[in-house]
Amino acid sequence: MSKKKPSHSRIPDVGEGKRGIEGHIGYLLRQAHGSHKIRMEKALTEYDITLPQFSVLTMLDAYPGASGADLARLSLLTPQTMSVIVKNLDKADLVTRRPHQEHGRIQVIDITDSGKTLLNKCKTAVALAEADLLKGFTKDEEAIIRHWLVTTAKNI
Amino acid sequence: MSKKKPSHSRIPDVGEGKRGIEGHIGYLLRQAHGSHKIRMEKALTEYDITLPQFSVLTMLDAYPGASGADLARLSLLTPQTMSVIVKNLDKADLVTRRPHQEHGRIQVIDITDSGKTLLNKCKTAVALAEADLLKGFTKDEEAIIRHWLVTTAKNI
DNA sequence: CTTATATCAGGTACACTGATATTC
DNA sequence: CGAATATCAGTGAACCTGATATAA
Repeated sequence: MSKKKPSHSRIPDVGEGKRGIEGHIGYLLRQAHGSHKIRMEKALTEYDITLPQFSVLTMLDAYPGASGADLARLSLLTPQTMSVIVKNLDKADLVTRRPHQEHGRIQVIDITDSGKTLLNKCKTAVALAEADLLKGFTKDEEAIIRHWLVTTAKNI
Repeated sequence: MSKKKPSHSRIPDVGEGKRGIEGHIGYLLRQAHGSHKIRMEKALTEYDITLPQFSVLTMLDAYPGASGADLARLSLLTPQTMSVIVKNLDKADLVTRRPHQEHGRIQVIDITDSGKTLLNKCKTAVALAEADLLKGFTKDEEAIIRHWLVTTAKNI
């Protein structure tokens, strides 16, 4: 997946320019995410699971019994979109839904055993790509990067 | 668009946990991108343009006459997907396509005048969101963040 | 009445794989 | 021939807005 650039193309690589679109921090964020997204999808192909689905399974593993609205907020998606994702996960028997005890309208969502099994396999497959993200950076630099990411994520 | 969390939710905010999914740098990258994506889309709503379309227009402004394959590589998308995006831009009279001089198969894509006009409006609308990304960070920190983003983007 | 939740309905841009045609 | 480009065809998950229903 190196997507080598042919000889007749004059388009510079990411980070080569400082005044064009490469200088835009938003563009760099978009590129970095796109690149990581591709690596993640490659790692997940054999497990027949999409990145949003993997993300939701990971969230449900960390926060069992979350509601659809919770997951939508976590994922920065609308409740309708999350409803579709959860429905697809439910269809694949990776999660279960049951009504909340006190709050009758809330659906309590949990990851199933087969969901957990699949999630662990996926986590292993994805671990390498995750580790690569911080390779070659010091702890101090990592702290700055993490701080920036969290700040950017919160700034809605 | 603050998406306030209701009282009965026990889900922590981004960056509050260090051992759960919040500790994953890949998760933080995803959240940061998702958050920025939402801000960009809000800024672009009144101009009837999607983020991929805005991205392609920006690229064509920086690299006039790029081919669909060029744009696909730049955007980390397949040529087929880029073909659809360019087709939609063409339909809206924001870009033009003409065959390449020597390479008969290549389509030379250019941004139109109305495309440039729209792009400039969008850039103004988006500038605020872009500026917010680095607010509160020093030049040294910005350099580290940029270096990390470029490294992550290139690592395919 | 207001807020939160969930879901149906409808729509579309996006993104993929696979196949085909053309050109260098 | 292979490599690069473009596009048609088909599919589908994801994403949206709007409307509806239920419940705290």
